[in-house]
Amino acid sequence: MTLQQIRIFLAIVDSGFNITQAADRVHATQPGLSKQLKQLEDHLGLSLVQRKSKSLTGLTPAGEVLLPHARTMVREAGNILELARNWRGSTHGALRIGATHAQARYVLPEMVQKLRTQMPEVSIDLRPGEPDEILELLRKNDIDLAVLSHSSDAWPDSYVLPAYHWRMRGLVPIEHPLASLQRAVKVSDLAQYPIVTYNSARNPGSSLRATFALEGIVPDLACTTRDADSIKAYVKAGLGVGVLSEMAVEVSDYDHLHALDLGSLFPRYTSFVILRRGEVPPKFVRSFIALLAPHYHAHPIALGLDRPEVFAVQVPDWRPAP
Amino acid sequence: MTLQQIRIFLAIVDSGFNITQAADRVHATQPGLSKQLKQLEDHLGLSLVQRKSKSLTGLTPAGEVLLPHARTMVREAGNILELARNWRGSTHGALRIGATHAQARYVLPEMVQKLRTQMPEVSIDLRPGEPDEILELLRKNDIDLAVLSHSSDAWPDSYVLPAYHWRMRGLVPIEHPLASLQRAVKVSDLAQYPIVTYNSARNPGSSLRATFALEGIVPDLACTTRDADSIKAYVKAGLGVGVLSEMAVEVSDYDHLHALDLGSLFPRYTSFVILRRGEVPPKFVRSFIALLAPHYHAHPIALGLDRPEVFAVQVPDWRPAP
DNA sequence: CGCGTTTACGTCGTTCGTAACGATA
DNA sequence: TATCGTTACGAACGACGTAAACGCG
Repeated sequence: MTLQQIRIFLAIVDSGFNITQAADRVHATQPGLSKQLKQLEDHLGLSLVQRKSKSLTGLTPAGEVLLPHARTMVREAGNILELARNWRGSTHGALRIGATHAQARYVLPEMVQKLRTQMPEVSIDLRPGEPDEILELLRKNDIDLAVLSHSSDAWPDSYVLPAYHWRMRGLVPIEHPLASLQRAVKVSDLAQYPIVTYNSARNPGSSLRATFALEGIVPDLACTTRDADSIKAYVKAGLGVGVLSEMAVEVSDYDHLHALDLGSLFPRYTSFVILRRGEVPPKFVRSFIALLAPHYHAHPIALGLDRPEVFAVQVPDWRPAP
Repeated sequence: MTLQQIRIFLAIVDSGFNITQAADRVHATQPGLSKQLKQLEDHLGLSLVQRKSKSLTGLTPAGEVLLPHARTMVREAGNILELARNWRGSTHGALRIGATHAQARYVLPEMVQKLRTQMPEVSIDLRPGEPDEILELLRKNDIDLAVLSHSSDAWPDSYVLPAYHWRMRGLVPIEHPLASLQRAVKVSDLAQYPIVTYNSARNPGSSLRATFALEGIVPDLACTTRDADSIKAYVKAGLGVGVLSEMAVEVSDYDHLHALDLGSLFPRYTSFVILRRGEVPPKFVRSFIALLAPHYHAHPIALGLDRPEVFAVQVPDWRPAP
């Protein structure tokens, strides 16, 4: 039994049992893979894949049983290589980040900039998307880490690190009555105006609806959109009061807009970094996490990841870049 | 990087950095290993072992870091082979059991007999010993499973399955006054006589001392010994009241001895089966466990062992063979 | 026929064994 | 000088690529 044979087995499984396709995935020829698979099978004394005359249709029950062990085996092989790379201090490669729009647009630029300063050889591949798309990319090993604004439902083998807490803020034109309010904003104040916020607020379980419901009010959603840039534009156009994440509020916005503290009205949210569990991340991934969530600096994200518990660290609040 | 290279690396580590010795462990020649280790090292781009001119002294820090990953890698390789063997239903091999004397002498004979009936090709290698010796054998992969009468301090990577609960019993000659006692035995009854029991009772924290201490009594240990056979002999010789595990009481003893129920006086003990965590045991090991602790019949001892929790099963009380 | 797998065959690389050398106590 | 690791060299095996055959839709 060879490590290579196991790799080939997994490549075939992951290519949907198409040996030809699996062949270029491992940069080899199709007959080679065919033969190696066969050799593995008779070494083990059983067939791993179902064969319908001359095409592979799926795993045999035995293959199903062996698959996870094969996976951790090649995963560890990868970890060994990765750790060796890290040890030598190599900082080459491409950092592939999956992130929601809010993260990619408002949070990550600062970190990306800093990382590039630290490690100029690292190229950064940023992939915005919806949380479930991003998690799927992460699962398929198409990205190195995910940055999401909510915990979402990460699958069992993900590795979830809380990065920072954040709050919702209100946004109104500077001449708006709420801008000159001398006391803390209340729900009843907001309810006077149409609301401009994220699409997710239409969701019956959204925290915005919940907050309003506490006062027995149904919010007047003037307009909802996917990204904070649009929200700002509509607020500027006078459509109503914007409700968006504090990360999205930039200094340049204060030229035309006034930000309201809604911290006491809405719950505290948390942004997360998500990794594949059990996989040693490349050095630049660890460096990136150190920038985004420095409170893990002393924690063993680096090595092993064997212990899945979320570390008992103090997660900081969001802090805008200076 | 080859699976074989990793195996060789581990063999060298496990032979105390003696390549010559490692060579026969993997049934190969010494120069071969030397070369493979070197190849692995320059493939990884770092040295794994400390070299003092021309002898190996220990691991480098990098080697230290990689070692656990190397271990799980070859462990999974072994698991794959083992699962394949199981799948083919192979029941060959030697079942190596480490057990305390009480287990080996009174409990296991029945199970061994049944296993041999089921799987005549399996040869059984029974190794009696002290709990810590046995656990060490288990750790070093010199036995397949351990059967102990107490939980003891299994090391972190052991896999502990409670097998059955048991009680202490008293043993007296048939003509002894306690034999004709018409009520339940009390500590004060026992205290009337010298006690014959296990060496462990001399231990200040022993449950026998604790039980007596509740009544403010210090037991008169007439004689302590390592195995129950000796206890019986001394009881027959009239040295005192025997206190021993119920498994040690056999029907043939009733010719000359009378057994006392001490269930309410002493705590409930538990016997355990201990395995190496993360390792798929051979089929005959699983069959053996099924005989010794049938309550695990539906539980996935067989596969993976990835989830280390002790299953929430009802552990039965000890039941003598019919 | 196109698609995909298997079989056949040749070559190159790699592993592993034997033998000799080197270094250390 | 005994012990252990490294180097040198050769043989054999095995992996992998090319080419061709085979089955199925």
